[in-house]
This record gives sequence, C-alpha cells and structure tokens, in this order.
Amino acid sequence: MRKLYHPQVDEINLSTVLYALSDEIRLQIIKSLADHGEQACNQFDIPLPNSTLSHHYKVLRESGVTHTRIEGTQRFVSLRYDDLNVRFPGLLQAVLQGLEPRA
Amino acid sequence: MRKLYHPQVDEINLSTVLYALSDEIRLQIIKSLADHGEQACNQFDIPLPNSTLSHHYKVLRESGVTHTRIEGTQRFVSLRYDDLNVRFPGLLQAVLQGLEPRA
DNA sequence: TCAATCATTCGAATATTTTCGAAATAACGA
DNA sequence: TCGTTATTTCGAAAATATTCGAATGATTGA
Repeated sequence: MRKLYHPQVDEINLSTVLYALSDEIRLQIIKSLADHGEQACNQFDIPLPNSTLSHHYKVLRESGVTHTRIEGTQRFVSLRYDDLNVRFPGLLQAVLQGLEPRA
Repeated sequence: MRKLYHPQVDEINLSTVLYALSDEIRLQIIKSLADHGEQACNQFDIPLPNSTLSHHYKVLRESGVTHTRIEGTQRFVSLRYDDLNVRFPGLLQAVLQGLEPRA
C-alpha cells in the first residue's frame, strides 16, 4: 500500500458521505478531528482493535470525509472540511454542531 | 395499525437520521417532499413495489425525518422540517441543497 | 539485517439491511 | 356486507456491513 484512495471533490457523493457519517464510531472519529485537528491513527482514544478502527478510517476516507497522509509508519487523518464545504455547503458544520451536547 | 411511531423531537438521533438519509431511494422521497410538500404514498413516482417503498417510508418516519398522517385509506407523508431544524439546525437544508443538480 | 512500531489486509463469523411476493389490515362506498 | 383502494406486515432470500484475530506490509533505527 503505497497510495491510499481519496475521491476527488467532484466525485464525493451525498449518500456515501451520509452513510459514512451515520455510524457512532465514525462520528466519534470526526468529532475528535474537529476538536483536535489532524491526528495520527494511534492518537484516537477509542478502545477498539486496530483492524476495526482501520475499517472505519477507510470508510471515512473513501467517502471523501477525511484525508489520510502517510508519514513514516504513521497515518495522519484530517477532515476534508473545505472540500466538503465546496461540495455540500453547511453539511459538515451541521453534523458537527449536532454532535455537541445539548444545553 | 392504528398509530404510527414517531420519535419526539428530543429523541431524534443524529446517526439514525444520517443513516435514514444515506439511501438513494430515501433521498428521492425527501426530494419529492421538499419540492411538492406533503404527499400521499401513492403520489411518489418511484417505480418499486409497495412493500419496498413502505419499508423506506418506515425508516424515514422512525428516524424522525418524516411525519405520516393517516386519512382514510391513505397515508400522507411530510418532512419534519421544523423539528429537524430545532434538533439539527441546517442539516436538512444542507442535504436538500446537496441534492440539487450541480451547475 | 533484525526487531520494533504502526497500520492495513485477509478471511470468516455475525449482524443488519434491502428487496419483494403474498397475506393481512383498514377505511370507504355501494 | 362486499368489493375496492391504499398501505403495511410477514417471511425469506440476497446483499451489504461490521467485527476482530491473524497474517502481512512498510518504515525506521540499531
């Protein structure tokens, strides 16, 4: 695995993105990225086997929600905030706001 | 079936809503409701068996995305636009905008 | 080259979803 | 009450997703 697949902005599909965001674990990942910015895979504090997490990173990446950068043996994941905002303005913001605990 | 289950506003769950909206058929239904307002089940122009459509109406209704009103032998479906906007401001609008054909 | 580290892929079990025909339900009007 | 209309539920098949241990791959530093 030299290169990881990332859809181009134009290829990002609405139902695929919504699907990627419809899972509690993946929402946790997104929330963590929104709060802390780019993070290495081993910095997420989610108590699940790596193989399971890796699956979720892949779903998020292939849907166009996240970008994964390789550096050494690590993978750095970030939100494709601007790309998503071009393709689906306001969507990610609304989802992130929906993740905030209610008053 | 005298009463249909509808979650209260407070019970509407983000990942459940996103999941409901992550299917192309259900997005078609949502789009039609956004364009035409409340519609009877038999007014959607979607060429699928009734049992399949009924399943999708149920997923949308039970997630809190739509409301179904019984009148005679018909069911009238509408978007819970205001309720969703209270619970997840901007989300539905962003999704509907994302359904518009791109320039 | 070896071992350590970080993460992905494989493969198989389990779980969930989607689909749709057939049967059931409910309301209405003749 | 009977037939018609509108829709849901049931049940079962097919498709898809999730989970996780074990194996694999890639990079780094000794």
